[in-house]
Amino acid sequence: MIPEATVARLPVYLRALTALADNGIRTCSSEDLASAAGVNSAKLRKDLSYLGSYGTRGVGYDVDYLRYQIAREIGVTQDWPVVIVGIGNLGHALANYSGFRSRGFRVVALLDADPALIGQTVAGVEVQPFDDLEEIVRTHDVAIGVIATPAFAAQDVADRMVAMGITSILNFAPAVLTVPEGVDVRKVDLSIELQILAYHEQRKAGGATQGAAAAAAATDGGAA
Amino acid sequence: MIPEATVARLPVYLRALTALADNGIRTCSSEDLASAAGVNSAKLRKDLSYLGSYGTRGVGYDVDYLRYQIAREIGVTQDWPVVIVGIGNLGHALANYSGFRSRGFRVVALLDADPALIGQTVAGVEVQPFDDLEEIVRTHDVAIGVIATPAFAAQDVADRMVAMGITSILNFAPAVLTVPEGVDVRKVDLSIELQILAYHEQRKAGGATQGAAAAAAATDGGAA
DNA sequence: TAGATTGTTAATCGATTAACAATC
DNA sequence: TAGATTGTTAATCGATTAACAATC
Repeated sequence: MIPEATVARLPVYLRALTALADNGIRTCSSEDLASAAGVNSAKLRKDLSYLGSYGTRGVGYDVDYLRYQIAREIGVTQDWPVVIVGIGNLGHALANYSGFRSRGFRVVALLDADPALIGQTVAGVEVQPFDDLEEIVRTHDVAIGVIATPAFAAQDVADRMVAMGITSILNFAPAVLTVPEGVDVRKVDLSIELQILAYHEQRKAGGATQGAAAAAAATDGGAA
Repeated sequence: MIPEATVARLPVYLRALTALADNGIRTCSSEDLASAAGVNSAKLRKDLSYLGSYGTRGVGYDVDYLRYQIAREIGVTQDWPVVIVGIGNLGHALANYSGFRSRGFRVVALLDADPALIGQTVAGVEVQPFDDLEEIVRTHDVAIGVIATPAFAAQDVADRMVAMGITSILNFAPAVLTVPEGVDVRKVDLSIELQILAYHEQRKAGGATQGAAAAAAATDGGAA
């Protein structure tokens, strides 16, 4: 079993290797790759050691070979059909995101509950009614669903996805989803990321001479 | 010092408390709040213990009081001016995202390098040239920047942001950013999240009777 | 007082890192 | 052989969890 923290870094290594390959680099050391991926080389070697021994001592790694091995380990040598539910601003952006297609994901359908959106074409795909979910999942053997609806609709959508056989969900709605054992949910929450930054920013502000935090803290703090 | 893992969960607790308050709930136990936030109650109590003792033994937590304490700890009782650079599909979605405003963040400017976009209005804000960054950061005391550009432009944008005094960056571009000590970067990478799901999906596929992974694995695997 | 629930302790688990033997 | 670099070991660090004493 590969540790979860390692799994989360494999796509980063994959991207870094692709960037190296695009620059015509055929071989790299763990130091090179680590720096391209923004981690330290001990961690990189430890991570790669879970996959096998794909390097050569004294030499380094063959970029293409390692890239293939990591892609195979992640599972992106095959194509993954994906369905996106909720075609608001974010759904639009996701449908148009070229990084999906280029990394082994294929958006096979865009669904929305709003009749006004049905029939519109987004990123070359026609928006369909949410009720088509079952047929689409069956037809395309969809295993991964993306939720980009408002928070209030997210649990319903997740329930329906699970009922149709989807076992991996990427959730952009700001809601905690309850799903049965065996279904994976990953959550991307834009405002949570900003709040984490705000927390650290607030703590920096003490010594800063600029930035809103310093100004606001001075106003709030009293003792300033 | 509050552990980083705890900091990352505080916004989740904050959201759960807001949901409870919206439902008219005034008091909750650690068990109630933990389940609303999707964590176990031991972890929740441990997390809250880093902030202070805001509960009452035998009774639980006052929802509004705890909510305020967490908001104060995170720093979202004050307003954070934010600038978004890169007004493509994702930048549009971010500019329109109501979750920012409602959680203490105010988008004070939208910037793009593309002259064709300048002057357009997105979410009620006019898109300005990227070169206006300095003036905007100075005028609004911006401490947090959001990068939603293509990967190739991200490092340049980050460098300029740092030079202007921005010390927290939320990066949506699929690129590793190098920044000086003291600058925080958080990264949201849509395709990495999908790849992590694909990894786990691939491993489930063995026993599954449906899903693309099962089909593809059977085709690939040989031994099937 | 009895029941409920917090805040904290201590044990466990998982992740990171430096150092280095193995080996190209 | 000498230099370089991997893959692995072991120590350290941080996060999670169960259990329970404190106390409302």
